[in-house]
Amino acid sequence: MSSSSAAPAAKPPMRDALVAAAFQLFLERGYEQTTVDDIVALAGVGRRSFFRYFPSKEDVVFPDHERCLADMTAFLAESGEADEPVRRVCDAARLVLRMYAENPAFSVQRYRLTKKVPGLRAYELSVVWRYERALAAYLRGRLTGRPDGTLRADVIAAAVVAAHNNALRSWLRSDGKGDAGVAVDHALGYVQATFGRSARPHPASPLPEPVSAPTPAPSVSGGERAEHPDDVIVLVTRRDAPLWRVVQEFESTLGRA
Amino acid sequence: MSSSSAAPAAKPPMRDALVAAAFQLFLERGYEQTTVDDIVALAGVGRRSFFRYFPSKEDVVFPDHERCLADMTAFLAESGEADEPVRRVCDAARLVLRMYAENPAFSVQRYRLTKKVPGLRAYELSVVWRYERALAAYLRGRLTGRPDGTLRADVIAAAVVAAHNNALRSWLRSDGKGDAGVAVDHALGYVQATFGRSARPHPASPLPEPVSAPTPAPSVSGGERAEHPDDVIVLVTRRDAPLWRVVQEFESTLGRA
DNA sequence: CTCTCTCGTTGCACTGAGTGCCAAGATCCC
DNA sequence: GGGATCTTGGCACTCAGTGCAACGAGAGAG
Repeated sequence: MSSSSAAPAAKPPMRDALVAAAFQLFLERGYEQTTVDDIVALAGVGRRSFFRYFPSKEDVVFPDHERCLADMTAFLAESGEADEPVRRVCDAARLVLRMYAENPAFSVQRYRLTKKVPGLRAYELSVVWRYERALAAYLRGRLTGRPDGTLRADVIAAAVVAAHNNALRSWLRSDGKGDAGVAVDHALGYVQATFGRSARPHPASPLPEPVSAPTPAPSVSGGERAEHPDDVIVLVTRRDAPLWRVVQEFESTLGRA
Repeated sequence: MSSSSAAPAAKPPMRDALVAAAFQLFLERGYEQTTVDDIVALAGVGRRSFFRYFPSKEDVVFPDHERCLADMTAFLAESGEADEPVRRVCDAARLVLRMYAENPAFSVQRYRLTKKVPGLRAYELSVVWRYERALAAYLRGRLTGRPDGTLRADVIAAAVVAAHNNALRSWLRSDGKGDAGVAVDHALGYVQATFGRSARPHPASPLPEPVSAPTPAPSVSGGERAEHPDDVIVLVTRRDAPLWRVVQEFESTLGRA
């Protein structure tokens, strides 16, 4: 078998070599100042092979979004009726964060690049849009029959993406220092508090346990499943809200169908 | 002065001729099957002039978004402290709708085009993104000092855009039949009910304008700060979340600096 | 009236992304 | 060894977009 020695990876060596060469040139020369011919020359491969692995020059900057999008789609597809939809899409968003957090250095470099190059920003937008549509499609399925089903699905999906990106960008701006998971959890918590309600009928579980925190990780945890009946509901309302509204919120929060 | 006779417009005749020629060819031949040379040949002008009026081939499909974006920016800039921010951005979004509603036939044709051509969808996304950033920038200015100012600004801007687009697209899908204004008002009413609150100390003014929203306004709504000492905080976490995370959420929610 | 200065328009040549086609080499299976 | 198949590379082509310089019409000065 091929030894996992110095070379980058095993499965698609050429692809990774192209990404490495591309980023090296992009960083030292700039994106638009680098031609595809420069990349393939540095990588030592034929120009035609570049476009075999990447449909366009922009794709080489986002080499793993396609896989991540597939993961997210699968994650949403394996969701059951028991899952609370808003929580589910928030968890799906965390998949994207995890991908960024896997390679902080790479992500920060790419962020600097996309911030400067309008063409890359536009490309990133189209990628983000596909994530958002995946979330919205899932939510539409879960909210069919509800009063403003598709409207709410679209708005919630947009809110989740915006919150995720807000936290992600602030993390990237700080050069990947700090815990991205915490920031994203906070941002998604805001969205969840705004739109979410747990489907669990368990009413009484007032406060989380002290927890000796064996897991410093806020449990981003990609493919988690249904086994979280132990949520704690916290709800923000005005004190001047009529009581019936509070009760209504409360009831709908703890799991109407 | 030049008479406003039969011709489309007066100021830039060449620009309009290019738009007309482009759409004629796009509709009968398809976007990607039409080259810039085809357009300029039909319009009877030099190829170089095309790129004088439109930075790229895609721009000819959205000839008036630049102006609309400037209008929106101006509209937001002339806003005073007295305006309720969420209402203001909703009104700003209505400016975009108005532009679409001015030429229903044109808008529907363009919608069909952008729906089919991936490149145009990507371009439209970048345009929409600029609208969203304009809204978010305004909201950030209005929410500075608030607990999660920039987060809330980004999320609200995204929600407004999503709601607007939801209604707009459904109107476009129906060939421009029906009242687009009503649909958008309803969608924006949902957003306003979700995020909005009157900045006025007047407690009893649920919906000032005739937004056509007799909605009971679920107003889930995140946490306001200083001028609302009467909030009740409700927080959603997992039971297995470490306590430090809960405390952190709690503090950041009730607006520490 | 003519010269000139300017501005809008145009043609031309060039770069670079992306594609189709086919040849050359590697691999696998028999 | 002898295909069949897949990957890679090279070549030529289309088309978007840009820089440059020339051309022509209108405005103003003499």
